Amino acid sequence: MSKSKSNKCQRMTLQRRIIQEILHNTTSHPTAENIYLEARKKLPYISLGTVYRNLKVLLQDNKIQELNYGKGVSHFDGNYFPHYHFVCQACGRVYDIDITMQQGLLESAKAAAMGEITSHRLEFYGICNACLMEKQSQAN
Amino acid sequence: MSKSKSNKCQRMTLQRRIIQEILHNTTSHPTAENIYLEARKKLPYISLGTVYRNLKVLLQDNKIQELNYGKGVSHFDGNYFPHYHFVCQACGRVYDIDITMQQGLLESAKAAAMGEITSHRLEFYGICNACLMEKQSQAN
DNA sequence: TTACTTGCAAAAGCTTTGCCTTACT
DNA sequence: AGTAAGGCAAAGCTTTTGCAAGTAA
Repeated sequence: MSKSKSNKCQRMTLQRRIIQEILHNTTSHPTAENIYLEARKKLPYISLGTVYRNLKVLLQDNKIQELNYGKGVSHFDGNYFPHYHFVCQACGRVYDIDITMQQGLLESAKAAAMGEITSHRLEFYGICNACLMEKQSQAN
Repeated sequence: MSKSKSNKCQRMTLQRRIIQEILHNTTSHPTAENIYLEARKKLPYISLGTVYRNLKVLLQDNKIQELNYGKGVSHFDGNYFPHYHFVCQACGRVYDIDITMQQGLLESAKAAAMGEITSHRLEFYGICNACLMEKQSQAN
């Protein structure tokens, strides 16, 4: 019997390990491009295609999460545990937000849905403190 | 004084009116392509670029909402009133879901956020009844 | 040794944009 | 009449993919 449930990740290459490390050592929700640039510091010849391919494998293994806002780039989150986000509409940064959804809301969603719910996603949008401060200092 | 707040929409062309009508007469959350195909039934020479340009204008005027799931196409929603959605992961259809977020959750989000929240988005994912039934009938 | 992975580059898919023409107001 | 908007097609961007070579196991 296999020790893993849905492991698509069959060989641990240097590239894969580094991408995984980058994601698990940050809470900044980087894009594929961000990860690529970071990885190149250690592996100058890594290619963007490899980054995308590995992100896909890590997603299938549920080791990371993909977050997309607007139709632009996807962000990736090394924290695979369900949690919610706050997206700054000025700078695009994505912050974790530490709240839990009430069971009641989930229950009423399940009752109201036109089918079976398996997961959900909750995001908040606004302006982050860093951008608010910047705006304030510009006003002076 | 102008009668509108943020009107980017300055001329009501036939194209614009038809796109608006299509969106307001459906709850099916069509993609730009869907809208284009539908509009062509009435305006055979309308172009996809025009559809995108008008959707952008309608978005800026807050007359419609844009919904994107995964990194594929965007869906558009003629209902600009805040509400939530249920997305079928089998067929991609998007359903409205009739629930309200508890004020308490919004409050705790505002308290926990790294900035000022202006809006939020809540989606549920799963398999819709239509797809569940199809799967069931295939099993027979 | 096998076949999963990589690099590179081309292709794909959705959306935007430039340019010139059309037509709303 | 003036200029926003349309049509067409090319360009732009992010992501995917084909292929030959490399490499983990």
